Parts: sequence; C-alpha cells; structure tokens
Amino acid sequence: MSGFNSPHCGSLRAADEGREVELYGWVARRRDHGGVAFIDLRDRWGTVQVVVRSVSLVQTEVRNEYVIHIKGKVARRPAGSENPKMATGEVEVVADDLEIISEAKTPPFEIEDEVKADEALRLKYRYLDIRRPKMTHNLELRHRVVQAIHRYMDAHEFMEVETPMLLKGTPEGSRDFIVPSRLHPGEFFALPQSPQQLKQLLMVAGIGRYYQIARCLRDEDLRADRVVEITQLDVEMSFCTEEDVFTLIEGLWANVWKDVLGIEIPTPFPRIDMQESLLKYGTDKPDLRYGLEIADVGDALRETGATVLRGALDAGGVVRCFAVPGGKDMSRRELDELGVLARGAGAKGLAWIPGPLDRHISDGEMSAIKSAVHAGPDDVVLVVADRRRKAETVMGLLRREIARRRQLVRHGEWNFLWVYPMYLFEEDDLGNLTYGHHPFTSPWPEDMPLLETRPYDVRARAYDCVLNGVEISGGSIRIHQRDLQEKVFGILGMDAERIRSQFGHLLDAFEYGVPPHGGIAAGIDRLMMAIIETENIRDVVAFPKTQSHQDLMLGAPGVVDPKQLEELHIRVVPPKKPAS
RNA sequence: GGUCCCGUGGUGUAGCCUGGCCAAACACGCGGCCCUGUCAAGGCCGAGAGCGCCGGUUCGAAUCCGGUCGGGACCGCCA
Repeated sequence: MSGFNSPHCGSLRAADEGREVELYGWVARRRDHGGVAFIDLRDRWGTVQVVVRSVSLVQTEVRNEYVIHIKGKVARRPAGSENPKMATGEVEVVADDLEIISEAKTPPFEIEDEVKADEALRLKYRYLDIRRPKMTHNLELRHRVVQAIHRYMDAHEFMEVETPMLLKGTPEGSRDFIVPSRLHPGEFFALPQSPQQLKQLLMVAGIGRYYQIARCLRDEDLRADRVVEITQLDVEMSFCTEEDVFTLIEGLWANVWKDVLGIEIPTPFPRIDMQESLLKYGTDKPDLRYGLEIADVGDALRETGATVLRGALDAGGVVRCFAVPGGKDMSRRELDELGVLARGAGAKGLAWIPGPLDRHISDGEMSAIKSAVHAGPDDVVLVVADRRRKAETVMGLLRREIARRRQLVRHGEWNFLWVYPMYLFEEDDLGNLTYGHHPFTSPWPEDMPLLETRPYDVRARAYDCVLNGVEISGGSIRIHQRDLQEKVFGILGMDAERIRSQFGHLLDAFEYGVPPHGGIAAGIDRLMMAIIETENIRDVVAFPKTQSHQDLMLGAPGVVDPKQLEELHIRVVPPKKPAS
C-alpha cells in the first residue's frame, strides 16, 4: 500500500469531478445520519467531505482522528449542498471502500482552530496541536518565507556557508549554552549565540557575500516573543555601506511579501533615529500602526507645584505623556489598572489629566501639556515622571497597552522602518559604559574624535529593521581596522590580555588583508510573528520550550547516566536547599 | 534575581471575594440508541471531577492562610 502519490484531501476541486481517487487522512469529524454518513477527511492540505452510503461502510466504526484510507469517486455536491466555507466545498468524494489504518484515542483537546486548551497541554501533545489547520498553515507559511529568502539571496549571489555549532565561549553578550569536552577534561564548547565572528572571518576569507539560515542559542529568560533556539537569517557582505544593506534587505522583504503574501510593500522604508524613537514611542522598536505619540513636557513643568512631577525633574529625570483619544470614558478602576502596570514596570506611579493632580498644575502648564500631546476635550493624558530610561520603558508599555485595550491598531498595515543611526555605547545599570549593538560595530567616521572624550555621543553605523513594533532584523557596518578595534575594546574596559584571549583570532585575521564589511541578522521567528499577527512566538515554532526552558513533550532536560558524566569529567553539585 | 495572573470532569469555563444551600453547574467532547444530505448535523439516554500537591485555620474549606509544583505575562536580562 502506498498512498504517497495519492491526491491530497485538501486539494480536490470541481475540476477533479469524475476522478477515481484513493485518499488517506485523519477523520476530522463524522456526521452519521443512519443511512448515510459524512466524514470530513483531513490531511496537511486541508479537509474534504467523504460520503458513505453502503450499509457496511456506514456501520464501520470510524471515530475522530482515526487514520483511514478510502477509495471513491470525486463528485460535484448536489445543488444547494455546496459548502462555501471549505476550499473543497464544491465537491465530495463518494466512498466505495473504506479501510481503517490506525485507530486513535480521544485526543486530550479538540483538534480545531479555536485554541482553548492550556498551553502546557498543547506543548505536551505538540503533534496533535500541529494537526490543527492553523498551526499547519503557520508552519507552511514559515517554510515558504524561508524558501523565498533562499531564492532571493541566491539570486543576489550570496553563498550559504555553514558555521560550526561547537564554538568557544565568551563572557560577552548573553549566557552561553555550554557543552563539555570528553577529550579535554574541564574544557567546554559553547553553542553559538550567533555566527558573528565567523561571518566576519568569512569576509576576510574573501567570500564577499555570505548568508545562512542559522540556529542560535541563548541561555536567557524567555518572554512572549523569545525562544531559546532562534532561527536567524545571517548576512554579511564586503565593500558595502549602510545603504547597500538597506537596499538589499528592503528588496528581500519586498520579495518575500510579494512571493508569499502577494502584497506589494513600498520601498525604501522610512528611517527614524534612536533618540526620536525612544522619545516619541518609548521603545527602540516602534509600532506605527497607531498614534499615541509621546511628548516630553519637562520644560513646561520646571517650576510646577505638582511635587511628584517637580521632584522627578529636580532629580534629573523627565516628564513624559501622551493623550488617549476619547479616554474620558475610562473608569477609575481602569486607570488604576494602568497604574498597577506602570508600577509593575518599575515606575513610581502614573498620573492622569484630568485627575487628582490637576489642582497643583497651573493653567499655563496645563495648556502646555495639552498642546504638546494634542489633547482634545474628551481625551485623557497619561503622565509619567521618572528617570529618563524608566520613563521611556513605562510610556512605551502603556502606549502598547492602550492601543491593545482600545483596539487602535490598524491591522493589515505593514509598517517597516529603519531605526538608524543608533549609538555606539550605552550606560548599563551600574553606570558603566557598554556597547549598544556589539563591540565590532563601526563608529561614524565624523564622530571618531569623540571616542575618548564624549563616547556616549558617538553614533554607530548600526541599524535595526522594525516591522509593526517587532524588531525583525539588526546589524551594522563593522570595524575592519585592527587598531580601531583594539581601541574600542579598550574603551569598553577590556585589558590587553582579555582582548588577546577572546578576540585574538579576529585581530590576527585583520592583519592579512581585510575588506570593509557589514551585515545584518534577521530573526525568522519574530518575522513570522509579525506576518501572522500573533503575540505568541510558540505559534510559529514547531516544537517550542516553556518559559523555564523545558520541552514538555520530550521531558527535556533530563538527568543522564552517571557513566556519561564520568566520561565527561563532570560532577554534579546539587543546588543548596534554603534552610527550612 | 524580582513582580503579577492562572491551576475545578477529557477540554474550556462558572462557583472562590462574602466558608456550610456544592458528594460541584454549564458548554464542547466522550459512550449508547434513533435518523438517507449533513457540514458547530439533529433527537433521546448516559458516564465522567471532590476542586494541582502538601500542610494549617475552622464544628465545617473548591472557597481563608502558608508552602510547593506546573503554565503564562511583565521588569531585570537578551553583545
């Protein structure tokens, strides 16, 4: 028995009328009328209605999710009984033979698009979850996007080169997943966080145009839009500028959208610089599908009598606000919920106008605030006063929350943009200088003199491509001069010894003829999230892990045989139990 | 590392705030019977949970308290 070349259930159309077919699939539903029964037969391509008439076939015990094989003839449905909701709805298959290939237990949740089952259950029975047509469709769409990427990159003469999975660990960046070495006791490989250094070395090697659909692993805490094992389109090119990268990637997305979704997206994409993005949208990945632009009103409130606002300003902080159109209809309870959200994100509090603060704010200040955010008479203005970075985080969060709650997002829009330029250095929580993108990013040539004097003002040749509030790719033009690279490492506080042990190979390579180069990496998972408009990254990954990095289906991670540990020269020290 | 939400038949929820009327309700699913055109098929009948787990408070706990486990969201983190 081979059904491999049989027609697909979901592919039958009116044109197939009269065909004698054999179908293989899963029983999605059975409707038994006594003398006649209907079976909706499902495969990867969709579902088709099978009609069963003969007494013996009707009486066959066919239950949901059984795998069956039928022989029959494709027929047009009787006039009036077509089902426009099904792609195959014009036809049905009249069965004259039916064979049960595999029985099935009642599944732990119903195989239908309307997901009701608990996330943990879906993950445990992922193979059933993927049977849901929506999940199957998501995976197929992902496949088509990746294929379109391969075609485009190949057409532009990019060469796919595989890079190793077993690398050397670095203390930079995110936490490494490490792999013990059997042959080198006490030594470990690290799994790639990205092929960053390797792709730069490929440029030194003269490859010129490299790409790879690469898996990258980062041992960090998860979020709704993060997975442990990300897939990224990794690109690096020689003798290029930012503009070459922008053009390439704009063309890539335009091609993918056209090929996969049949949608024309306009290029070039608009650009916004980092500072403006943080001010107006409270994030480095703004979603322009709704308004709610944030304004800084600190200057108008320098002398204000509202001490909560004044206090923040006096401490060197900022006051930021935006107007919620028609927000007067929000209840006190709803505003309090937003306050809880703001405090949860670390804000000292949330104020709103009109609200309790009004009597401490002068008329002049009030009108300055209202005009800054273009507030109308029915609007409510949300106000946060805090340290700049905190205020940005909180305003960004509130902006997203308000857009979601009040359904202000214009779905169906594709708002691509570049965040560019960014800054070379940032201040970390301890007030130390650290890199904004990564330590290989090139400074702007004209800002070079500021490197040692005013490092925070040095712009970086770094860019992010953002789609509908999702950062779908980011990259930079790299440093290709050994002395400049060493200088930047030095500004980042690395001593000569550390530079040599961590990055010696790169610096060595830079002494053998290195082309100027740059590139970009695009997260395929997040790209797919934007395409199918989901906020749950597990909707676009076949076998995702939980927030605590577990695979509920496989039961991973798990303990290993003591012999394996011995071979690897590893002894496990259990975590200390807190004294009870 | 921190904050918050959730955990009740196979599934999704209601009940929990304001303990007793809850040997727990509803829908879907599941099982049986009937039915020749349905497509969320329909009709009738039926089975199925002691409320994640442990402990406490109380005459009495699904409901209150503490702990724990699991899932999720967020802050930190994610070059």
